[in-house]
Amino acid sequence: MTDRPSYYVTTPIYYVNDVPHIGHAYTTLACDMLARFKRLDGYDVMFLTGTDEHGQKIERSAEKAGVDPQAFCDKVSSRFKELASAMNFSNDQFIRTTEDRHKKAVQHLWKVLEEKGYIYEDSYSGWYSVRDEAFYAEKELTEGEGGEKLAPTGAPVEWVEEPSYFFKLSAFEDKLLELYDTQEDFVMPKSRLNEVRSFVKGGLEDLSISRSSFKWGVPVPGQEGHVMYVWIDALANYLTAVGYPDERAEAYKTYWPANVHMVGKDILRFHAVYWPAFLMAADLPLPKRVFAHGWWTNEGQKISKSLGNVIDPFELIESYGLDPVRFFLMREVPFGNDGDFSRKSFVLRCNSELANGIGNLSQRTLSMIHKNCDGAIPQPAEFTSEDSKLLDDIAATLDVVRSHMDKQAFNFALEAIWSQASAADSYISVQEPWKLKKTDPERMNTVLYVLADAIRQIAIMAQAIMPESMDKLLSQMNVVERGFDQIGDGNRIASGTEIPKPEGVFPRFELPDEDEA
RNA sequence: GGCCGAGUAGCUCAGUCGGUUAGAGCAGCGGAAUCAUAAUCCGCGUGUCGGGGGUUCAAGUCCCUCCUCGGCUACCA
Repeated sequence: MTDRPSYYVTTPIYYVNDVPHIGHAYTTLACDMLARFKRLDGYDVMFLTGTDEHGQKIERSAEKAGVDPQAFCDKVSSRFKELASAMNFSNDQFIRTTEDRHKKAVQHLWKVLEEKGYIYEDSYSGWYSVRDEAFYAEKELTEGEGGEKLAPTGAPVEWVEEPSYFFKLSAFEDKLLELYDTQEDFVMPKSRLNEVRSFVKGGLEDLSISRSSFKWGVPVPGQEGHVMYVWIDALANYLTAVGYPDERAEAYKTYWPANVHMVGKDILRFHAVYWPAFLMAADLPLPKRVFAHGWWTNEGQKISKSLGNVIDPFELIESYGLDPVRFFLMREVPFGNDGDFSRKSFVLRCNSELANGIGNLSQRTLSMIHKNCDGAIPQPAEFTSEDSKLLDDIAATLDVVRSHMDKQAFNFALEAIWSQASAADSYISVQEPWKLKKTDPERMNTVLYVLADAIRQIAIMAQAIMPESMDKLLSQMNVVERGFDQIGDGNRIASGTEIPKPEGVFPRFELPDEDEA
């Protein structure tokens, strides 16, 4: 336990029936940026991601692949770990629902819910599609050619009935509505809160939470033949990772309740309705926020496996390098909205803000220092009001960035940082250090010193989104202390530190041919 | 069908409690500069604020209506 404030951020656990794609990378990246930012800001951070490995689909996929389900999960799960490594994610843990600790946690949670009277046995029936592994309502069904019932997806359905345990979700309608009313930022963006609220207002049915038709899941305690069905299993991972059911565990006491559960908009309901209901039922504290982000389209087209236009994050990193990809994903779109990934906007964005922006700013500055100041950070004279204004504005930006980050407004956070890089470029034009070289070398030294410190602070703030590149840049300037406590006038860059001949941090990309798009 | 939201410059969007000539970034055009990855800086935006009607001294900003687009409308994650 430390006296630092704690911060717990989670991604959903990813279902191993799918290989990692841009959507997974995007969700986790958002969390990574947040986690890194909070660490730099002095927080004791817990950042969790992982994989969801149970269910009939997995059982079947494994069977098809001719391996046992665990081996199947091991393989796909490792692919997600590779993504985390390729994307330079700083997750503190990678949880898997097939781990023993998780099974124990979930079974304990189940027992608690049962003891408190929120679980009962009944039977579950409905039109079921094996192919989709989903139930459908009568009205959703269509008639096939032979008069057989078909799911909206076109898959055949059959009427099935099986014993199942239910969770009394219906008992939480009022409490949930109260939660949404009293804690308005429990679900963000706001428009999503409205959807969730109206969903709950429409009435809640109890939730089927076990299955006896397949085996690949966490066994229901004391009930031979039943395994837990999705949500209790999947959602409880957030508790498992911090030591639940040991509520006296150090990690639990430090991190629970979570600050942010980051989710795609497709699984918002489960996080914003079921999850708080489970926790209320178990008398556990509720997370502070569930944030639902949007989807990417590819060159304006909806992404789908059948269209074959899935964006492979590994491939993107291969073509453009990691940090430009990270930057683009967080910078391009107001977080929460859907966004379009196009090569053209990617190249334009990266060229204008990375290569021509912060990249060029640091290159021109460091190169002037290298050439004109004996290769070392110069000694400044007294600052003019323009010098102070530039540096003070940059320092003041940290608070602006903080407030955006606390609202998961990542694009605005980045915009705020980048506006300072642009201010530094304007400052150079006004000061014209290349002229001062002959007319007033002392003043030139001061200007270059101010610029070096401006870049130092900007780079420190930009570490959360581009850790590798900013590390390179800060290393070029021999800046060792890189936390946000270094922002401001108490910790200026040290004069006299030698700097090597600067190397560009961000390459410029070629625009794709117009006809291709 | 029901509920919710959006429609503002070529593109992406800001516009808080209605109040002076409706803003930003990108793209485009013009100029300056030459330290730098031909990067940078400065200047330039009359756009029926989706259409129509209404309230008001005053509406992008409130009300009504219509059009278009999107989201949600439960047990695949």
